[in-house]
Amino acid sequence: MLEIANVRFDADSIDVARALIGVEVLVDGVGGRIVETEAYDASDPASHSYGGPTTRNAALFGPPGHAYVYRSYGVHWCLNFVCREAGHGAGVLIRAIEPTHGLDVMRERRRLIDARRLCSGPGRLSQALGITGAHDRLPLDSAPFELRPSPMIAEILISPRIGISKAQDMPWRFGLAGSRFVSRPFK
DNA sequence: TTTACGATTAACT
DNA sequence: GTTAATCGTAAAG
Repeated sequence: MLEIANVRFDADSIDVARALIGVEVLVDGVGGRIVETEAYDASDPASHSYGGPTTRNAALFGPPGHAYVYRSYGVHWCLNFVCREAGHGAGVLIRAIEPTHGLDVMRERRRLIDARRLCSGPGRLSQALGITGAHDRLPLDSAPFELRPSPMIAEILISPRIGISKAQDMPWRFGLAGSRFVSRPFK
């Protein structure tokens, strides 16, 4: 059994995406509580892993409980957690966190004061935590990563995913109810 | 080698 | 609320 911070990473990406809401993620001690995720799977046309392994998405086909970091729009780094079993190609995109640790470091990296917009979006979050391609394929249960169990029973909201052109109707986006730190409001 | 395309963001009105 | 800029990938030539 592969379990980190009370989350089983050998489960389906949808289950992992739900379970991650409320979990605290830190990178070199900087980070916060996960408030928004999206599930992706190899059978999903919107997923990077759809169509099999390539150089870019290799991490998605590696062991679960590891990071998959990719460049989006050629500009932004985005952080995913690999799940299910090695070789499957399932993952969870971390879309937003509520900053709790290292606010000053994040503000300096982002050149931004407003905590609400500091990590509300996959690209913003990665910039605030200092995530780069160097974090691709790193295990989530050892430095610089640290995952801490959710301190509460999270109330979960569900909606279709954002910013994709395929499989748009699949309700595979999950968020923490009432959080002001999500990238876009839930209906 | 060339080209089309985004799992977005920032800067607008 | 809207729109334009952005450039690493991967697939095609």
